[in-house]
Amino acid sequence: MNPLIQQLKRYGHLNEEIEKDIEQRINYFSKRKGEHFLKEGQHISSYFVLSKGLIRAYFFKNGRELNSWFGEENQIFGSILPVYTDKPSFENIQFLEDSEVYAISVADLNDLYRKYPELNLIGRKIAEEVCIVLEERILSLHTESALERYHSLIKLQPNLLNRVNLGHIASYLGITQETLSRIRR
Amino acid sequence: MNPLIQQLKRYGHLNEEIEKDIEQRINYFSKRKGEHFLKEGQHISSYFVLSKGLIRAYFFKNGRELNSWFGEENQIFGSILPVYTDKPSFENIQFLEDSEVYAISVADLNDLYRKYPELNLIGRKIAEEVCIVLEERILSLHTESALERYHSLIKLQPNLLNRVNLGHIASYLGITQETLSRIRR
DNA sequence: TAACGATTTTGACATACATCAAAAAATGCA
DNA sequence: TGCATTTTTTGATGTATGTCAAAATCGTTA
Repeated sequence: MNPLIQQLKRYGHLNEEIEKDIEQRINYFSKRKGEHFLKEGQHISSYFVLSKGLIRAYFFKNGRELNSWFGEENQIFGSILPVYTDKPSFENIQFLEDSEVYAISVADLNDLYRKYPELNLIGRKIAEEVCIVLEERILSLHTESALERYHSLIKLQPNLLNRVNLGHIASYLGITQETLSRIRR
Repeated sequence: MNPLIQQLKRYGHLNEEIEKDIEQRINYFSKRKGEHFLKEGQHISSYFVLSKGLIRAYFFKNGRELNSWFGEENQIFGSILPVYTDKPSFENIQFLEDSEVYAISVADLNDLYRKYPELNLIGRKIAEEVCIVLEERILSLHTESALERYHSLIKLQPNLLNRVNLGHIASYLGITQETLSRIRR
């Protein structure tokens, strides 16, 4: 089954007609490490799933890159701002490994919501789950020390350590690479 | 019109039948400053709106209170964890002024989603809007200094300064009251 | 295996914020 | 108006993390 369809079905039922309609609108990409999926300022965006690979979202602040999240296989994600509003993205999305992507555009998604209102149940569940994830991140940033945030991250995404360098992780945690190196010791 | 219904209508259409059904399930409370609406560990929870008053959500970390958000008039809110999952709340919700509340329980809400699937559109829009708000908070905590976070907060909720003491604001910002006092100077 | 570039660690020092105690100012109430 | 309580500010000092530079380590490829 299409990996994006598979993820959608985790949130609610899809009848055959809807499933076919969605499937026709899903685009497959194969991307090399280092390529971008989305650059800041773009309006167009999508929900997507990686069947293979790794992705990061990052933005610039005072000339330096800050990672906002990492995406691994079989999660559904997208850049929140352009997916949930009509505003352009402030983040860039880049592949950190050679990756295979299944994506559906926001335009198609909105079409589908109009055509099949029952899809809003799945859309609601997804947004609600995103809220939970975001709230955990807020809690971590609000209350934890750098070391605690590090532990929270590797608890949530344990494979990350083997897949990205420490500079990326430090930037996600909001500390410098030097500090991360020291607190890990 | 019922203030909670009014808020719901900002996100999508409600026909008369649904509106009546919802309205019958909305509870009105009048609460005094200092009283609690929700205590940590409780399972039951609700979406609610203040027609008058002010509320804070807070939790304990290492024996001290940390504020997670403030709610003012004519916003729809709830404690994310119990509203969007079946887990108990880790936060407490307390009135900071004498308040008037219109609330609908999660149980009733789920009933309504089942009875009127078209309500999922409104539920989706609300959850999506919550995502946007949470993402801004993450951005602020991730990238801003204490002073910048202070400015972000008063830009977002300018009335708060006249309504709550600086200790509450410092705790929301993740700094001590002494530091807030100093950086304001 | 050598050599190069990328990544990680270490060192010296600077800065932002925390802590604890106390003083000052503001607020509420008798 | 005056007093008690709460809130805010100030001071002295400690700690976590940042900055910049350099050294050490690791991984890749010639």
